[in-house]
Amino acid sequence: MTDPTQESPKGLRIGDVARQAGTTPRTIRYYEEIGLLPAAEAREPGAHRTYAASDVERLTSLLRLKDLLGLSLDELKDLQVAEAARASRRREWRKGVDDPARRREILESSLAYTSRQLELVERRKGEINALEDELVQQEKKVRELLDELRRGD
Amino acid sequence: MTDPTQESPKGLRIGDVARQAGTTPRTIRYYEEIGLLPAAEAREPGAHRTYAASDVERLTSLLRLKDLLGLSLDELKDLQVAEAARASRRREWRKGVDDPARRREILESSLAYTSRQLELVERRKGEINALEDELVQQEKKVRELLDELRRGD
DNA sequence: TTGCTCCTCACGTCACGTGAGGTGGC
DNA sequence: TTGCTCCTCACGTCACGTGAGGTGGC
Repeated sequence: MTDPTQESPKGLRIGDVARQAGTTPRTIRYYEEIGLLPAAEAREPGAHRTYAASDVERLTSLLRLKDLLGLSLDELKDLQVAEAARASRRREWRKGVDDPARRREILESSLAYTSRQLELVERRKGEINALEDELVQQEKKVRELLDELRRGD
Repeated sequence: MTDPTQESPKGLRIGDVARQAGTTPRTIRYYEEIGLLPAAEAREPGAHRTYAASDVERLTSLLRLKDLLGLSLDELKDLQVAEAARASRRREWRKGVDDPARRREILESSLAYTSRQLELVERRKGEINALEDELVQQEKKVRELLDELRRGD
């Protein structure tokens, strides 16, 4: 009856978040344990964890940076992906913060995080392209040898 | 006096190979242990391992596929990187194998391995580009907000 | 001969996987 | 009420890191 893809008033369950982010509940608990994801506020011991859609975005972003850039969880912490990834913060901030100096400060730190991530992405792109070039060269050489064979050497 | 970058008649030492491939001796020993790298032929127990330049190439290739494509060591085994990576084999083969059918067989399997690797590389490129797009979008949005602030909202 | 690198256990670590046994919400 | 998912230990695993104690080649 209830649609599990829809965010209920109680929020998403850990299994839903894991599925949407393409991982497992265990990973989410582990990230919470080491402080990479925030622990649900004021959860009674043994009670279920509840999440919002923004948590899915955050987790997805973390996993992509980890897998595609090969970062360790410690490096992800250093990157403070939080600021750049969490749209919810930005939305909340749009209404709440009135001091222009403070607004600017938040925006510029967000920009710094994003730039740092883009740097890493560009480096990776370069590495991947180098690998691709090498493989294409290999393929070309082998094709030439095959052509020689066909022409009877 | 002796140049360690030059391959002596005795071959390279494990530390040289590790340095050139950007890894550690422990990793090389571990790869040998699980059968990802061939054990040096007929080594007396306790004796030093010796390597050729082609082993450096092979290891470098393995590490790149692992790091850039995020493959596990089991997946690397499945890929049978050996065939595609080891130029030594191909060189050896150039002189030795006379049967055209056999030559062709070797070449085509080599081609298949390379193609499989290229497939994985293309997929990764797509993922990286998607990540890049997203980050660029984020950056653009934040810049626009900053511009608004500067113009006094 | 003196160092440096090598060797083989073997235990530690990171990032989870995988049950074991039990409680809680549709 | 019945399942399914959740909870917390806690041990296992993968891919090495890191000494411990000892031997071997420039």
